[in-house]
Amino acid sequence: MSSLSEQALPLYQRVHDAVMARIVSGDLTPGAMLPSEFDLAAQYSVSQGTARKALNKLEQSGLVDRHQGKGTFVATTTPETSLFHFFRLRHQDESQAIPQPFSETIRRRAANAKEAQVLGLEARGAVFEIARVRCIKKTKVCYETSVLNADLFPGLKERSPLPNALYPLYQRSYGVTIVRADEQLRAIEATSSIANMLAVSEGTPVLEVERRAFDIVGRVVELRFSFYLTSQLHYSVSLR
Amino acid sequence: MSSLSEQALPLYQRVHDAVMARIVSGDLTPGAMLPSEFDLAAQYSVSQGTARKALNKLEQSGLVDRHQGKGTFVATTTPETSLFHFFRLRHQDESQAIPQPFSETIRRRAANAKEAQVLGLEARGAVFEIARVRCIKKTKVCYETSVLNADLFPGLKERSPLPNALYPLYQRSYGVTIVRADEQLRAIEATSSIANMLAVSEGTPVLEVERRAFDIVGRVVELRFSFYLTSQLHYSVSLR
DNA sequence: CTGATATATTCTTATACAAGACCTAAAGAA
DNA sequence: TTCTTTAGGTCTTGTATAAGAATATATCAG
Repeated sequence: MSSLSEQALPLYQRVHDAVMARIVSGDLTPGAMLPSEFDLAAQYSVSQGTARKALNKLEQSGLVDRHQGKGTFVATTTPETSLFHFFRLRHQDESQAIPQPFSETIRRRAANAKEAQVLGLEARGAVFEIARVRCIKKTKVCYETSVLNADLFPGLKERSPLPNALYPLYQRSYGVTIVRADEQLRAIEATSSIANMLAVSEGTPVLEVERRAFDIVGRVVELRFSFYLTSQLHYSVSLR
Repeated sequence: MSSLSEQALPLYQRVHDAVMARIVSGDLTPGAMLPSEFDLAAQYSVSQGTARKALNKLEQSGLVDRHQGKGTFVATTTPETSLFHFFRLRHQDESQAIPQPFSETIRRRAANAKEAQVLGLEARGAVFEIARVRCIKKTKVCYETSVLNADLFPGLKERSPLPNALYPLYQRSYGVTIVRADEQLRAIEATSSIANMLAVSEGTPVLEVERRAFDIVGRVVELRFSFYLTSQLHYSVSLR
């Protein structure tokens, strides 16, 4: 019997919060099976239907996957899912464009004012900066820098070269699951440094994407700037 | 007692489908109150809990709004909601940027091959093309063209000048509710015609947004091209 | 190896009661 | 009288529970 002390909230909400806390704390890791509806009901002294409602709510928020006859499992954001969700680059036929790593540098440094504010760090807190140039069919199409709270990703620098998709790495190796990303998009002229990186002439139109990536508890864990060449590709989003 | 003939489907699913059909057909219009859980249960000879599950499912898909003590209502996509959802232009402080109409032309013409394919028309079917230039604080920031199936929007040309937000017009005057939009974004150089429209020099970087807008039954109802100047503004999206 | 069977899981349906919103009419004050 | 307040009733959705059906998987006999 666990603590469900918070009064005034509906029972199913308290069970929901309790289970969510276990997931967030890392007690239940991605892929792990949750207690069955009946077990959960017994643990928290509620009916199976109430436990069920709590689990349904977790499923709706995407935190768990449920399968009749099998059980309920902490959601594993598979590489595929993650790619499809946060890799928005597409070919003209809408098939997914997956840029391959070309160069990569990882630095540990102090956060600037904006980074500290966005990532919720104290002024000049330690961050990792990942800078990468990426290619499609030998052509450079993307330059991007990701800035992370260094405390959340110990030893990141030693893992170089990093995998193509970073979010599965965040999840598997650091227990940080990205569930949402807010982005600001602009069309800008390539600065001299960006033009150099991408081997185009200065002033070429470039799609700039400024991204804040959120984990399940709503923290911003990554601030990323991407610069795409979109003559053969486009950035695809869906509003609903 | 209505027809719930489709066998093999769960009861709540059949009720859900039946109510959805009434909404899609226009029998229940936005803002209208649905039968109560008990009435619905009686109509379809199921329990209140089953009718409830059907209504909950409709609520989850955003088709209806529910309020304890008041009732269930067909969702009204208010101008505000619509603006916040499909108007993605923001100022640097993330406050919403609402461009004001500057010029507008509406033409009725034959669809080109791409438009016919995207909108599901026969070759050279009739479409309306709405072309608009829009301003923020006297500065032109946006040129956009919307192409619509002319059959779905009779008399549209006579409604000029159109309101700033088109989707509420589609809904209120034509019963077409936009629920989703897929977009392709690119950074391009302003062509001479676009440069002229926006009063910038040819070659200026412009954010091109190609949008397909879907209604509740999944038809593409609008094909829109927008061209934004993003030196002072940005396009904001959220992936989740 | 195959097929029946047992078991554990989620899913469906139903019922009862609680809580919120709203209307109406009675009671009271100006 | 006229207006305001309040209490009650009624209609609505929300919460909690229970029992049986459907589905997946392991077990075991043949």
